[in-house]
Amino acid sequence: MEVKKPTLVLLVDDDIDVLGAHSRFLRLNDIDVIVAESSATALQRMQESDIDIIVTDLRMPESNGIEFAQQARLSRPLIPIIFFSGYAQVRDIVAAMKLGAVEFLEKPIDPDELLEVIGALQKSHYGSLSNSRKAFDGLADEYPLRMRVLAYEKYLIESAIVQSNGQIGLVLEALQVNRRTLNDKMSKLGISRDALLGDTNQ
Amino acid sequence: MEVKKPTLVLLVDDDIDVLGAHSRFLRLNDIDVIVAESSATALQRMQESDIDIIVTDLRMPESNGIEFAQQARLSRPLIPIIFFSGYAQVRDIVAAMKLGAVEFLEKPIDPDELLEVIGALQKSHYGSLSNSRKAFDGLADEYPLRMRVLAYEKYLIESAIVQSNGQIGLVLEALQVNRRTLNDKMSKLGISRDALLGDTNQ
DNA sequence: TACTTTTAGGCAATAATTTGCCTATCAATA
DNA sequence: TATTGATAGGCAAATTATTGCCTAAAAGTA
Repeated sequence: MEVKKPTLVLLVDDDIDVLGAHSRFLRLNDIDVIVAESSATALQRMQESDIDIIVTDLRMPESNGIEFAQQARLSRPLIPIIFFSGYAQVRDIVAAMKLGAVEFLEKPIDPDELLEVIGALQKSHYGSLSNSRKAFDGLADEYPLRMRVLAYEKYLIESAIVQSNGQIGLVLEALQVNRRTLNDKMSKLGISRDALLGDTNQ
Repeated sequence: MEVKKPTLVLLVDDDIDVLGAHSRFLRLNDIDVIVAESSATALQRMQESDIDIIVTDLRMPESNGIEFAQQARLSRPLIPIIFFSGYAQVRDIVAAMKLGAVEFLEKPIDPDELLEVIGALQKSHYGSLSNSRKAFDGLADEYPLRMRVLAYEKYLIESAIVQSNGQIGLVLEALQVNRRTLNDKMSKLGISRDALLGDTNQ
């Protein structure tokens, strides 16, 4: 298929060993990693680089993962965040999930599990979708409601198409939408199945 | 403001004692309660009555609370669900929250805490905006496109109302939408201006 | 090649949404 | 009390969306 920009993960933990081990593992699996040993550093890294996914420890010395996530969300409202922690309290997990965490992993992290979660995110939210995602994610407040809703709908449809690897039958099932309706929406929203799948003949 | 229909809670647990104690307590606090001792019964009750909030145990003999919630969501995609459980596994809590649970309480339930959560939900239909946000952001992949788009639209409108501090004129300007259209959408999506602003005269 | 599967557009009936116009309520105030 | 401003609902016309039925092109397969 097409050449994709690799996923860039921001890994945050105060434990250098954890950072080292997991970042090595992720890089071996073709995932770019930027590490940060504190939430302050992490926020700075977010300014410098276009992070796709945040993976952060819940418990850190200075500010905890929840506070960091809240800060991070200010600049990137919908960025996927994966939390991990050992001995987490129920209220911590609930707080993390309420913040819209994508996943909450128990420490010690199973590298394969982490990879799997990231892989699922790549498929569903990112990859070739980054443009579309930005289209609705970043669509500023001043845009009309209708436009913003349509941008989101476009993003959802594009996500489903990429996830289904272009098989429209699966998309119809996933979105539970009439085939005729989907075709009309795609045409109206300017969604091209071929372009999404990186068709080189486009 | 206007007279509201009292909140109707569906309380689900296989333990009759729990049902009795908590339903009594809630009723003492002016909250209508329908109880169900199994998920099958609960689903039936949902057909019979217009439930506002579901409060369910995570662990039950036949089907567990997650499965029940999934079933319930089929007919009421955005209904607020509060889970409770003792000795919950991290993965259970995460699964519950991913389903869009409003809250996850530990057993034994502190009645005041439950009351507080329900009170917060009464104030704003889906709880705080963050919950509404969850309703669209976290609305799992398996939900129909239509529902997910509506959830997002609801979130946008609620955000705009809160941002404008309830002044509909400002909302109309911000969303660039026809006044009549906004009113219709609010009514259809179950958005209450008063509730969003925490109107205490309800 | 012939057959099947997948995808997609044309068209029309039906359903839903949008919107302007009118009215009504409520609160604040002259 | 009368008036004004903000909010909402009823209604109906105009517009748009949905969907089933039909056809057809393209890709894959026997």
